[in-house]
Amino acid sequence: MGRGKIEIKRIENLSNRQVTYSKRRNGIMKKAKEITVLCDAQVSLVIFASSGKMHEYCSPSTTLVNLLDRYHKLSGKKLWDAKHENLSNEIDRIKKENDSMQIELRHLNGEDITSLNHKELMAIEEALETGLASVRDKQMEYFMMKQRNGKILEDENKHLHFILQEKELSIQRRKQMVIEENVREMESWHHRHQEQGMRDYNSQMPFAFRVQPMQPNLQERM
Amino acid sequence: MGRGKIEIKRIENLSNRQVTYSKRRNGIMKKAKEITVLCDAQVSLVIFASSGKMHEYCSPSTTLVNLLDRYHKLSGKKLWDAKHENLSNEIDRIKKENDSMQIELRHLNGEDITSLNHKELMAIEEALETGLASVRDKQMEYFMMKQRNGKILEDENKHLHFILQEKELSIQRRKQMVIEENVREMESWHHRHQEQGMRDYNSQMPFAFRVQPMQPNLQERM
DNA sequence: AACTATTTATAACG
DNA sequence: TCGTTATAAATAGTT
Repeated sequence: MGRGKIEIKRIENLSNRQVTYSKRRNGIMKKAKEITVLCDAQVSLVIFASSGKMHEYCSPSTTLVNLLDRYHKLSGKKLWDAKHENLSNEIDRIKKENDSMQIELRHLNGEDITSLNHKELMAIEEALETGLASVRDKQMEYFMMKQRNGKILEDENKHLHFILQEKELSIQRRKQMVIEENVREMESWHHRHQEQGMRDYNSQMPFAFRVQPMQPNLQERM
Repeated sequence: MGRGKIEIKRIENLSNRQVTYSKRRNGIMKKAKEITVLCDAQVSLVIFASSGKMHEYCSPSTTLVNLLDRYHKLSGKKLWDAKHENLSNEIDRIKKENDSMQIELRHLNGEDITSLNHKELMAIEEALETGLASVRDKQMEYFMMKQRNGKILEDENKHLHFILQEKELSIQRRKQMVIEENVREMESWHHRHQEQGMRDYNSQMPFAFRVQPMQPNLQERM
């Protein structure tokens, strides 16, 4: 199309080549836009001139990344570099692992077991029993420990009670002794002064020997 | 270009649109190839039809990945990084899911339960018991089914035995009848010829009335 | 860049 | 989808 027909082969003249490049580039871009609009298509067009300059067209309503994603899925070709592939592979691997674990979990929960045969059921049952045994052992361990702790506390408690009681008793004994001594003193004092006819004994007695009121129910509080 | 001029807007008629798409797609492809050769350019062209079908052109001597790499460098736009990040995030997410499932599985197997408190142990125990109950229900179901099948076979077997026995009995009866008739015939024959003093009765009797050896232990074989 | 003779692409139709 | 054809569009060569 033009003044003369041309062979489709590299245009050797640089200037001509550049001109033709420019014209045809515009032509392709226009066509790309047109097919996008006319036919509801999505187009990605990237052109690099031999000079290194780049031009691109991408249908509105989408992005290059988007199109490349679709490309990737449809063609199955590896667009992405090694890193990307590694990531994808890892995702696949983990997903598989995930799925199998999910199935195992469901089986252990007694779900989805309709399709299992007798042998498989037996295996699951055994696993469950083992787990249950372990868990119960553990609980028993806790129980024992708790009980042992309780025993220790109880013993300590008893010991404390005992000590307390001992203390109280000794206090009582001391008080009793004081009282008894008091009484003896009082009696001897009374005996010595029985002819003098005094009324208020207590105020006349030495202070250390007065009778103090005792706590009446310490025993009960133990 | 064509029989009539068209407006550049979506072609509403589906068939027309598809035809135009096909033609124009070829046109663009051709143009892309031509500019590649004529102008020493490098072109990547990816077209998605509205149907979802994809077509692509990529200059020989390069690859889409290569071009996209150059695109990446020249435009500074991130084509992969976002993708990589997404993948990494997904990996993290799945890995977490994986880990928690793994822990759950180990717990259900009675492993790593030392760090669990009483309440957690109780929950696991309950889960195990539920699972065990389900599995045992299922096994019981199988067992019952098997037993039922066994019962059916047993009944059928009994029935067959009964029929067989009946058949054998009737055969026995028929044989007995034959023997008795034979005997009667023989007696009357003997009676009629008792004065003639013959030795070999059997060879002289009509064939149908000879005594046949019977199977001695048919009864045992049932 | 603009022009234009000519080639090429393609819309409409079978 | 394919072929034909009249016509629109693209563009090679020129100015």
